[in-house]
Amino acid sequence: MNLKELAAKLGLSPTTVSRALNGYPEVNEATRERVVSAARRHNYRPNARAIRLATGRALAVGHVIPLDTRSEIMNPIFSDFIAGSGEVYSRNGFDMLLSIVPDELEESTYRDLMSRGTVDGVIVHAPKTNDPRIRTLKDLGLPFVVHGRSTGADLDYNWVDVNNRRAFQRATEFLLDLGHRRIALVNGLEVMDFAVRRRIGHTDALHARGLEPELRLMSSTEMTEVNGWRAAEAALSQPEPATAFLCASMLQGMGVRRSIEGRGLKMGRDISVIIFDDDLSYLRNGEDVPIFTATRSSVKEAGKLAAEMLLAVINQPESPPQHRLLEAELILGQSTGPAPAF
Amino acid sequence: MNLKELAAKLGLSPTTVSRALNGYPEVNEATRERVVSAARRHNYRPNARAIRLATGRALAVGHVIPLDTRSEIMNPIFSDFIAGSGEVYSRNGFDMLLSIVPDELEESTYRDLMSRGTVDGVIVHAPKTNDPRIRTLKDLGLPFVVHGRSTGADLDYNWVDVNNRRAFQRATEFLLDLGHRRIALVNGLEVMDFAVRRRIGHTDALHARGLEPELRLMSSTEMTEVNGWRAAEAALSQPEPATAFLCASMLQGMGVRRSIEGRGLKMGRDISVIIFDDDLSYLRNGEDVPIFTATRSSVKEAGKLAAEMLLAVINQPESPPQHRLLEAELILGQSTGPAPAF
DNA sequence: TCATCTTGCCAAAACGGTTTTCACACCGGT
DNA sequence: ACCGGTGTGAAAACCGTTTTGGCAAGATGA
Repeated sequence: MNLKELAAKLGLSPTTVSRALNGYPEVNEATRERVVSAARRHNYRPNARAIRLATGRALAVGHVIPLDTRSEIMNPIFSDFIAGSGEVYSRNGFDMLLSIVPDELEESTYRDLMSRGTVDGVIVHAPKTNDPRIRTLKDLGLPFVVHGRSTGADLDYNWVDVNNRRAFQRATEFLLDLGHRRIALVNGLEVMDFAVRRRIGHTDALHARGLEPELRLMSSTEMTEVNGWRAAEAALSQPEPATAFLCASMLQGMGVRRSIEGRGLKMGRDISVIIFDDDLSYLRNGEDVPIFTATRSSVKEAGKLAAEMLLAVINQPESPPQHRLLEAELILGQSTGPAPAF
Repeated sequence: MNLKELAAKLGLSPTTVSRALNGYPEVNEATRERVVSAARRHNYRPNARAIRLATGRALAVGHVIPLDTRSEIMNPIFSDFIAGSGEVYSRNGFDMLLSIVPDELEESTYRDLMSRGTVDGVIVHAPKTNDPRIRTLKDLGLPFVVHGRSTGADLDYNWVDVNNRRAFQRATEFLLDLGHRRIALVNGLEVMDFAVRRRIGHTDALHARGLEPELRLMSSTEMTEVNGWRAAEAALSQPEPATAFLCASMLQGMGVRRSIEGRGLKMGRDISVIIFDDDLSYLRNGEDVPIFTATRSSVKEAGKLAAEMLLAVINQPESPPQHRLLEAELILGQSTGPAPAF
């Protein structure tokens, strides 16, 4: 059943039917009723392809997920992020398009999405420092929102981000207050912008107390359990081993815990651990009582906010760049305690 | 730059240009060259919206992810699955559309996708026993492939699945051979079809050795770390505690390990653990040496196969239903050993 | 009373491609 | 000279909407 057929059945022109259904004022209220009920009765759904062509809008937004071809690691936060944003899209009648592309094809993917008109805007995931995508997208004129920020980009752009620097600064201060002096940083890959910010927050806190960050206690890897374990093994087998760990993710934290317990030590008593908790739906940090002390910020919420921002930008392309900085909360779990006396 | 403009620039009709670019035979090879190079030079990309309308194809497939509104848990395997399928789509010029919808809206989502013509087919995720979606999709005539199977559906349909029954049967046999007699099953939610099959595999293996499955050692929950820990706590604090665990996922296995180590026991020596390993990119089971003994089957590979099957079905709608049953491999890790002597 | 607005509707033209139909030139064979 | 096939390209129809530009009838105002 298409518009023309429906119009014929009603003895009206397609124009009037279209207007009636889309709430235009120039149609008699009685007629509108008649049209709406007939549409419902015949189960009429306007063809999305035709609408898109006629209106020149894609009614869709793209999420381009870069896939590092070497590591092949999907960012595990990604599914929660789109769970948050997907809801916003469907509420607004937008489709969510996903492209998983190898790193090096990402720019051409944007160009393609733009010139073929498949999307009205995109979300940029996992920005690196000095990320070239921002420039590209600005030049293309494709509306976009970055999840995170990119240090070094001298342009202004839309973003939603967590205050990563502050979160790690606070976490470090917390450990220092507990008496820890040898704090290992188990960071994410520091090509990623968020990881750099986290390291800065950490070292800032150390400096503020007159301490020098120790390179031997810092690692920067992909945020997996195994890498967390490795980092902990390294930091714990030194002559002056770490007494506390600051981890960029729950998975790394779990790896650190494995290392601690594998040595017959007890997390929270012998060694303290703080993680950054993205509040992933399938990786909850305990239920009633948190397992890990953590700086927490929901990535699903970030997805929701980013999607809302993007839709706003699409509707108001000339509006000035928008920013949203979320603060992570510091929640107390069982994984931290006073530094053991020597 | 659109087709008409390009044609004008070349002094040709839009028809000829279209044909030249789409490889139709009735155009002079010299003309084609001229057209193709001009298209490249002017960076011409056909408008996807127009193509879709003209051809009546959506050039897109949908992945509808049901979101249980109570638990709000995203299935963690999902991101790897689409990493696999996404690659296939983009290689074939298809878009991947994601809808995250509350359980109860799922059917209407399919109806909508179909009647508005936004997709040419869909992948059905996380089938339950007797899943009503299969009937719905058959009736709608929308091509689909199920990731998994649905016991009880008397219709034939396209699916890609792992031999879950066999995997758990083999794992159980392996533990029995090691001398274990009290094996705890830490299963997924048994509304899910795959979980039922796994339980059957497990109990089949027990029966074959003349053993009765013990309900007190079986749990069926969402596959999270915390739930794994809980199940282990329960199974280990019984008067006759379990000596081995069979877990439906890596995360549950990690929870079980936490419980074991929290009791000062050692996994692999005191208590054996086997997991089902989906080979998730961000949850690798160790690197060189697997941490867990596991039945492994790559969910990313399954995504790839499902996508290929779906595209085939879309191109050949009248073909008979296709099936693909993958076998999980049993890999030996450090988490299993002979049952401790009493 | 006549010009001017509203109101409610319609026909036709977009949107940007594909596909079908048709015209024409050229060629070889009779 | 006629005919049929073939290679090449143009013109027109079509996909299913929205949008633009009328237009008749009735209401309003001077």
